[in-house]
Parts: sequence; structure tokens; C-alpha cells
Amino acid sequence: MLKLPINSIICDDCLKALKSFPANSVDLIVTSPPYADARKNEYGGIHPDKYVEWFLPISAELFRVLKPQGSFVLNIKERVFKGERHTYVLELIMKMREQGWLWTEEFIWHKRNCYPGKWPNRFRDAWERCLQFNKNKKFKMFQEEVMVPTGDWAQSRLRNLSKVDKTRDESKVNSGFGKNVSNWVGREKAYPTNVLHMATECSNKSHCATFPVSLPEWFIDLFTEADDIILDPFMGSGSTALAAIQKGRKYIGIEISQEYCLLAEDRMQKVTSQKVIKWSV
Amino acid sequence: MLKLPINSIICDDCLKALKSFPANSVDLIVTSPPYADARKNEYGGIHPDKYVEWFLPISAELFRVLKPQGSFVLNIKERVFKGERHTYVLELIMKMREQGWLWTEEFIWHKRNCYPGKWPNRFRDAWERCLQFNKNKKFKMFQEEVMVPTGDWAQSRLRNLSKVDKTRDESKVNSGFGKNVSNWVGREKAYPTNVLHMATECSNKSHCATFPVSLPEWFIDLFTEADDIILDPFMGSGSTALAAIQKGRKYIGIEISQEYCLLAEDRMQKVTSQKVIKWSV
DNA sequence: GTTCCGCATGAATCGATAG
DNA sequence: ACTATCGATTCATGCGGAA
Repeated sequence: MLKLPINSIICDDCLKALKSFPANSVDLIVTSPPYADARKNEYGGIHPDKYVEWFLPISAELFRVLKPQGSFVLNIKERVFKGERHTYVLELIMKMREQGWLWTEEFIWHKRNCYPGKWPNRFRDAWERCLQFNKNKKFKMFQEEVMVPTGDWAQSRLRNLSKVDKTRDESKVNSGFGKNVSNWVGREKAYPTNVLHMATECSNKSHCATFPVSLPEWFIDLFTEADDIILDPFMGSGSTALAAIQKGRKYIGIEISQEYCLLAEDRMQKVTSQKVIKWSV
Repeated sequence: MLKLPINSIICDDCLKALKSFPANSVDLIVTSPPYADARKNEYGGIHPDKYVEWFLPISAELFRVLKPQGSFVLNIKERVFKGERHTYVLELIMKMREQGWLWTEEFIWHKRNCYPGKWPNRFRDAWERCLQFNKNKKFKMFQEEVMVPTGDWAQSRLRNLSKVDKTRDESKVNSGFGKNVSNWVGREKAYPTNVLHMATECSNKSHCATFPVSLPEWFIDLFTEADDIILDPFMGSGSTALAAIQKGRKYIGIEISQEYCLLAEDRMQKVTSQKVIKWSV
């Protein structure tokens, strides 16, 4: 009775949708849930103090749905609340561990183009957490798939940049992502670190994904093989699904907002011929 | 009776030493305490499960000693324990808030040249937390002191560089965070973000300081004025003290290891003429 | 085909004002 | 007192049009 909606967008509440999925069935979960009190227009806007209790039932279902060797990558960042960083993300990690999740690693997504602004007591926030959770200590990982070029190319780049402010331009050198990867073919390669340098994609396009496609792409390369199934329970405009298809994987996207579902459908129809949207579980 | 040992290294247990300090007396605390189970030779090696209860009495004394408008910068990173990131840093943040600390911000120190190595299920760890705590929402902060050149400026400058400029700058690579460049910049400066790109220092073979001088320097510039007092309760080889003196501030260093005390004394004697070491409180 | 310039656009935060 | 809304502040990026 429980059947997995492969290569589909489900326009419905994610907790309800997840309960219709069979256990141990997806290989990777990559998602960026609505941050507390952010995107109030599209989503309800969860108060920071209520965030943990709102998310825990969902993470319990995700635990059930994930394959034993799969990974769950949670992109999240705590808001400033009354002058302090709120602790809901810290609490969430500890509560998820009580659900059985292993907190394997915390990757840093360094946002090279972060939101501008000036305040008397803080600087611009240029990073977000990408928390890696697992069900077992042994999980699927393909480190060679995300190796970054090094050697003479990087060194010559470093030399050229040395007269510029190092502190600002290291990121460009160290970045293993972006569009000139094709230039690196045939070069020597090294393993990356747990710091990812990526710019947000926000330009004059119709859709504005704050989640750049290169982010899910990187984790898809790292944690899955061809034809594996990738789930995004808060799909938004569909960046994870798009990354999955482009990488030769299968996707399942869940999104409660009809507007975002149509947007995601539009993006997906450009790369696939089959019908992708389902209006409910 | 309680008197502050200005410009001194106290070779003693830090909890004991701190109790001899008057309240509300230091302007900035920057420290990198021994990591759980790390540096076993120098320190006892605190078990991850015991870390929070070990640190809380110390953070309580630090709270007492810090001026109301001062800041506390805690450089820390959780180690991997049984395949997971341990949660003692998360717990520590929440327990310190119960002591009255405000968790104002979490800076990321991106270690450009992180420790090499390869593991089957994780990448090299290239970042650490620099947690900023305060006693009040209003605290001293001098944002202009750490401004960096704008990206546009750096890019146009990169294009217009002559060969003379290129060769001239290579000798300056080791200078502090954005400092050398600031001389060259016109006025095109921007405020930095909460991500700091700094290389670790490994100049001396006998001691490999994980804590580069540029890191405390940056926070000293940001949070203090001339003649302010900077405390490092886990001084190690004295990078914070050195940064303080070089920036025209006063320092107090506490370190329990005699070997490190002598090492720090040696570094400090090169920049000051007065006797710096005290063998107990 | 390049390079260059102008411009819109963000997972933001604070402080003041209003209910 | 406590919450809701609004204006001011700020900068990296990529697109389109121009030279």
C-alpha cells in the first residue's frame, strides 16, 4: 500500500506526505526547511521558541524513511532574537540524537555574497550550517566524486592573488564549485574540507532560490550513486530535485506552497518529459 | 586586597588565579581552552562527557571578572567521538546562558591550511567556532578598525596590477587580517562578515600554535581601545598576550603548564623589558 | 567574441513608532 | 510592558546593454 512517488512533486503538507512513504526507502535527504519566523509570506512563520517541537515529528518521519546507509543533510541557521543567537538549532541537534540520529558532521556553507546591512553590534552573517545526520556509523560516501583540483593551477592562481587582500579572495581560490570546473580537467586533485564556498543564486530570474543548485549537487555527488533516490521535504523552488535529475538520480519533492510547486514543476519540465506534479498524497 | 596582575603571566591553575582577581576588571577575554581529550601531554585531558562540568566554574569566574561592556571570545571546536561530533559545545553554550552570558554571535574561523589527513567517512576539519559572549546587549565594539577593502576594488586592482606590485607584495604575505592592504586602499572599504579566513601558524617546530596571532589581534582591534586589559586564562604559548602588546593593550595570561609559561615568557621578553612571569597567584 | 559598467536583488537586523 | 510594523542601512553577484 505504501508506495514511493518516484520523480514526483507532492504539493501537500510534508508530515502527512511522509507518513505515506515506506520505511528505509530513500538514499539521501537534502533540505532547507523554513527558518524560524522567516518567509512569513510563503509559510506560516514558526516562532523560534516553537521551532524544535515543530520540526521533531518531521525528523522522526525522515528517520523512518531513510535507508540505513543513507544520509540526511539539514541546511539551517539560527536567527538573532533579542540581540542573541537563538539556541533552537542547538536544541534540535540534541533532540534529534534522542530520536536515534547520529550527528556525524557539521559542514559550513560560506555564503560569499551574503545579505548586506550594518548594525551597531554585529556584522553580516555569511555562513550557514549543513548538518549531516546518519542512522548508522557506516554510511555510503564517495569522496572521490567531490575532489577539487590542486597543483600548478591553484598555485599560479594563489600567486596572482597574493597581492590582493588574501582574506577576501582565499574563498575564490579554495572554491571547488562553480562554473569553471571544466577548466580543471586533467589537473591534480585533492579532497575537499568541511567548508564549502558558494554564492547564493539571486539575480534577475523569475525564481529566486536562496539554496544554490551547487549545494545539493555537492552532497548528491558525495553521498549517492546513479539512480539513487533523493528526497527534499521542503522543496521550495526545486533546486534539490533539479540537482538530482542533472546528476542522473531520482527525486521526490514535497512542498506545501502551491506557488512554489508550480515554479518547481516549471523548472523540472524543462529537463524531463514526464508529468511531475501531484496535488496531494 | 584583590589586585589585578597587569602585564603578567601567572603560572598557576586558572580557576584559582581567577578567584584572586577583582570583579568587572578586564575589557576582553580571548581564549582557546584545551580541547576535550586533546593535548593530553600538557593538560590532564578532559573527557568529552566531563567537559561542560569542568568548564562551567571557570566561565562563572570569567563572568565575574569581565567588565559590563566587555566581550568574551571562546575559540572551541567539538571533537569526533565514536563517529559523531560530540555535543559538549552545544551544551556549554546553553549552560553558559543560564549563568547569565548572552550568546551574541558565532564567528567562523576558516583555517585555510588545516591539518592534513584522510578518513573513510569524513573530510578534513577546516573550521572552528569563535563564540562571542557578553554580559549586556550593549558592549564596546569598534567596527571601523577591522574594515576590509571591497570586492569591486580588489577586482579592479587585480586587473591593473603591474609586475612591480606583484613582486613587492610576496614578502608581506604573513601580515595580519587585512591590515597590510588597508594602507593601499583608498577609501573603498566594507565591513567584514562573521567568517574569518586565517591560516594556522606553524613557524616554530617545537610548538605548533593552533591559534594564530592574527586571530586575537582581530578581536582586540574590534572590541578594545588602547590600554585596555586583555585576559587569556588558557594562554598556551602566549599568542593572545603577544597580540595585546603589539596592539598597545595590556595583557594578563594564565597558564598551568610550566613549559608553556617559559615559552610564553620567552616570546614576551622580546617585546617588553619588564619581568613578566609570576610562579603562582 | 571580449570587457566594462550600471542596476536590481537578496533566509538580515536594529531602533523607533504605533497599537 | 509587550508585540507588530516600517524605514534605514549595506554589498557580492550576475544579468543586460554598450563600447
